[in-house]
Amino acid sequence: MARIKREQGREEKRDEIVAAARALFLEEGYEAASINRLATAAGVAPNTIYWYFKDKDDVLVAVLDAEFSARMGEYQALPTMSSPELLLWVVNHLKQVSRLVGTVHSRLEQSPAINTWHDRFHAFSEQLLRLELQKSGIAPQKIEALVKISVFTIEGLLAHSLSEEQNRAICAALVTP
Amino acid sequence: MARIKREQGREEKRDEIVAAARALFLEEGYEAASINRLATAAGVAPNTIYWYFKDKDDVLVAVLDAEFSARMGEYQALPTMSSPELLLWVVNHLKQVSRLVGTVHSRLEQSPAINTWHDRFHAFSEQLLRLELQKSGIAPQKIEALVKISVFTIEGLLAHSLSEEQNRAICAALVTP
DNA sequence: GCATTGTGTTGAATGGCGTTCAACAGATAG
DNA sequence: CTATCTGTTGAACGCCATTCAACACAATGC
Repeated sequence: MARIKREQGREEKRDEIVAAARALFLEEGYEAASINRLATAAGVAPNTIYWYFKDKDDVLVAVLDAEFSARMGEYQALPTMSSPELLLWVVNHLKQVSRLVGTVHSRLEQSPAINTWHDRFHAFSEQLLRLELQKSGIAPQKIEALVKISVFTIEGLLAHSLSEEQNRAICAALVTP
Repeated sequence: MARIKREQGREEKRDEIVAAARALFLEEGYEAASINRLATAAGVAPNTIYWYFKDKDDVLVAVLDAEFSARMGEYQALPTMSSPELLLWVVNHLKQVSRLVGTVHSRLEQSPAINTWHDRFHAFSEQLLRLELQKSGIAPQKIEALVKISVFTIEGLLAHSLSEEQNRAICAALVTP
């Protein structure tokens, strides 16, 4: 029927809110960014948010999805590099959104939606890492453990920010045992 | 002077609140455990909490301090074991309070008090780990990186709960490169 | 052209949160 | 006996996420 012929499509407006949310969540953090402030930033009334999203966590999931799509593009366009370099690239890029990473982990318990997003993201990232480690010629029986260790280390590097040197040394130590 | 001669000393009552808070924080998590519920559990009015503590984070710090003292006793009474066994012991023991661990990380940004507690705890744990790795005969120039990797891995194992087998394999892979 | 329906927006209210404040009790001290 | 210090409390404050009823208006069927 195509009834939607309004001056601004539903998706566009939703995306505007997501963009405002992304900026706010990164600037001040998820908890500090209230629905009130988010609504003001997006130029709507607070309850309008709930026309487009189920709740605040649903907004976060939308931000995460958008961010994920954007970053995956950059990742695929990457030149071939050694494993430590690649790890470091991932760390440095994720660092720009480390607040989102922390938020996801802190809301795992309370929000089923965030939880499933997190599970999916981990499965995906670990598969990428597994392939990378196989290319590096790591002993196959150690790969699974090393995948987990690498993921945890990346998360640790994001949560507790260290110097660039330390990051480099740690990434190098990871894949050259 | 010794003016304090009341039926219940200040410290004892404070400890009661800390005990109630510990139980509540572990059962339902820090965010879900409201001051109202905590007060009810401790048998006082909500605002009485603020006579003994600066704010809710201050209660958390008190719980962490108490927990730390208790667990350090057990740690020192431990028989000598191999490094992987020791790591696994630490992981399994911290798992019982993993909710507190998660809470600390999620409140690092918002609470300076939690932040300094966290820094102190990390410095302490890393020193313990450093000594352990030196005993294991790890190459000295790799120790610092390995200390960080180990800490991050322990945190990862606590946050994303895996099977006992996986935990064992990962701890083994950590200290036997 | 007109009433109906679905889509979007809003002001006002709800219940809960952490926290503060002023008032009050009772034990201690001079 | 009075004054002070230590605790305790009911009531309030401002903020939060979320809900509800009312309202606008474009798209549709007649």
